[in-house]
Amino acid sequence: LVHTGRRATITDVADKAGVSKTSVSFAFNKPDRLHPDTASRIRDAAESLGYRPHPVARMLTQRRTGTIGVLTPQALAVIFDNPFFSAFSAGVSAAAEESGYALHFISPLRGSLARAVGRATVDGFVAIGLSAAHPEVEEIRRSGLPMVVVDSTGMADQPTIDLDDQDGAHAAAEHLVALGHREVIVLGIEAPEPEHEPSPDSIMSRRLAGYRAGLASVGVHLPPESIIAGSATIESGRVCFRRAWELGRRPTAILAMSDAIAIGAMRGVRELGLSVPGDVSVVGFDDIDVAQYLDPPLTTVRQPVRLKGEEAVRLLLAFINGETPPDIHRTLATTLIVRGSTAVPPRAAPLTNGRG
Amino acid sequence: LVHTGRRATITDVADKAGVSKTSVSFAFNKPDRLHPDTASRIRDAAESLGYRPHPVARMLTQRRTGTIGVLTPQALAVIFDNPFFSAFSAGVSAAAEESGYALHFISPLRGSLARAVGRATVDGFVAIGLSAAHPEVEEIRRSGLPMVVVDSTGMADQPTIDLDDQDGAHAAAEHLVALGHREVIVLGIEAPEPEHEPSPDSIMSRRLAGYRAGLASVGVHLPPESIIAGSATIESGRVCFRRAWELGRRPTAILAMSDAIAIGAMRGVRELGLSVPGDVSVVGFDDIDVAQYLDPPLTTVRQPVRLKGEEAVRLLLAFINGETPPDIHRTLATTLIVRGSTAVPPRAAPLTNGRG
DNA sequence: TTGTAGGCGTTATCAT
DNA sequence: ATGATAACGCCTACAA
Repeated sequence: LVHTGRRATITDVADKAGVSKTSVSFAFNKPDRLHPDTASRIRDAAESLGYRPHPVARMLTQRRTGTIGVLTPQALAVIFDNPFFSAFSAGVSAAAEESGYALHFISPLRGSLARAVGRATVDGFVAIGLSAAHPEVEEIRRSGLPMVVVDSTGMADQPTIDLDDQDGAHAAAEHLVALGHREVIVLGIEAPEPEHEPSPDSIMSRRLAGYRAGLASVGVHLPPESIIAGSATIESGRVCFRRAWELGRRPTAILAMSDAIAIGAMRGVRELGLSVPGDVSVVGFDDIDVAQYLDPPLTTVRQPVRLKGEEAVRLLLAFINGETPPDIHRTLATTLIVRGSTAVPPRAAPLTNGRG
Repeated sequence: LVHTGRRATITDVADKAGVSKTSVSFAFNKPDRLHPDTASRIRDAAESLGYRPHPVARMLTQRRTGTIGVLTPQALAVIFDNPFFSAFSAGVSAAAEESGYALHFISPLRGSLARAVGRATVDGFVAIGLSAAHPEVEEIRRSGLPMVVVDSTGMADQPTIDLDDQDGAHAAAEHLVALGHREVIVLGIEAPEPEHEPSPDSIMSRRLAGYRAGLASVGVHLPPESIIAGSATIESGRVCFRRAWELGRRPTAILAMSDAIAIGAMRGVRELGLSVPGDVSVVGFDDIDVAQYLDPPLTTVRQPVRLKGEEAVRLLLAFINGETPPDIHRTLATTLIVRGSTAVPPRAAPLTNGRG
């Protein structure tokens, strides 16, 4: 086993074994077409040279990379902090590994997502949270590679995996009004990239529509001051609840657009000396792993995050394999999971001002 | 903009613009060396053909991929469920993106990690949790690519990022004995791949040594029945605590080797009608995001997970860039974070049998 | 069963 | 300022 500093190539092996490059290639890819003795002689030569086929050269001739790209308009460092994304990635991984594909994560490169896409050696993309209004979508789609879009809208001609956001939000709001709540605030998720015009059909707006519909059934209206948007983090949830309080809101219930936000809100509620759900009920969204282990366990709208990832990859692989699946758009259902963080409002009446 | 079905190549652009391939290449890579008019004519031709340089072909000549590989001996679907890994990935991403590198996740391909490594088009690896005893380490290292190993041991000749596990565990145990605890159990992490011989210097054994040392200072011994190992998940923590209880252990405190395990253990404690920390104190390990938001907030040993990822990538990039950093082995420190899940034991005496 | 030769799409070298 | 030509390392008709 000699290291010359230079990586051994197929030619080196061919020379050492006294055969042609073709035979070396066969020895690795189609051993059946070689005389057993020849094959083993070649393997020996390869071993002694430490030869391994160069993956890039191989990709170039085979015109296939064996990896799928996960595309995100945000920095990876940010989204890996989001348990939602981790669960999604787990689903993507499961389906990808099942089919022998590796994963390549793609985020903006020096400010440009399209540039990163151009550099990526993948057979197709799964894009998460890529808005149709993103300035680079057109350029990205021009890559010509198949792409499945998750949690996005306004891309009718593109394969998509979506969630019935409105339905889930509606169920959450209905649950609260059924318990008797009338003073409700919404802690929402603002678009990650404020410079882009928010899509009129964003996740935020779909969930908001669901909340509104659920509350409207008992005549409850949602004024702008009752809707506070921040990022989908725990800290943001805490801060947003505090902001609502400072704005004079005295809700008996909180509709949070993510579990992380809900956790932060619960924290914020306690910091004011109030209790969950005694004084304030909280409903989350997502049903992340820890939701059921919180104290009290979180009532939340479960979405099949992991399944989202799996379905996206399955759909993508169909395209990569040249198939044309009948259902290009798939919408996954939500489930309201009622746990301990919601209860009837205190004395069936809202907190009055002057208590904080 | 015409789509012929076949992807446009540099030759197509050269023909259309009436120049050589070289000039087209220059137009994209070294525009300065071209007459402005020529450059813009080439760009127009490229645009109209929808041409984009093929990343694989480019990699082949440049002998550089611009991506770093994250290597894990477990299935990605499993580790993405682990918040610890997410935090680590966030650190890796941050450092990688900072330097314009993309991320490629590599897990065993059809049972073989070495096979997956062989297919990966990366400039180097960050391996997480790769034991020196792994049957394929030798083969992996033979790839010739630089590799930084995180959370592993027995790889003296390999660059490593490690944690002072023993010290952190020691601090946790000392904290408990200082509070007066004498009946303590350990909920550990068993090797992910039971078929491989567990390293005598694994994370598990290092932390165990730390726990033992801390308890020994007051003469407390840790019998085998007081050490229950499972996977690093919430559910496993719950189950392992129950198992200890069924084995007759009546601890006043739990040393958990991960926060996930600690969360599960807290759940298990409550299921028996006991309270945390009133009846049983719990100490975790990691200090994941939600730890501080639990009720009670979790006392835990914080490790700089994110920093681990960042440091690993920085070290790796140094090697990729041909440098030879002086410090090949870096050990990061832990911090004991005392929160509400630990308190003095009930009546300063252990629970007696017969109460469960 | 094995070898020859061309192609994959780009960049690098060296001319002009 | 531009071009011709040779790598880069492998795969694969097609030929022998």
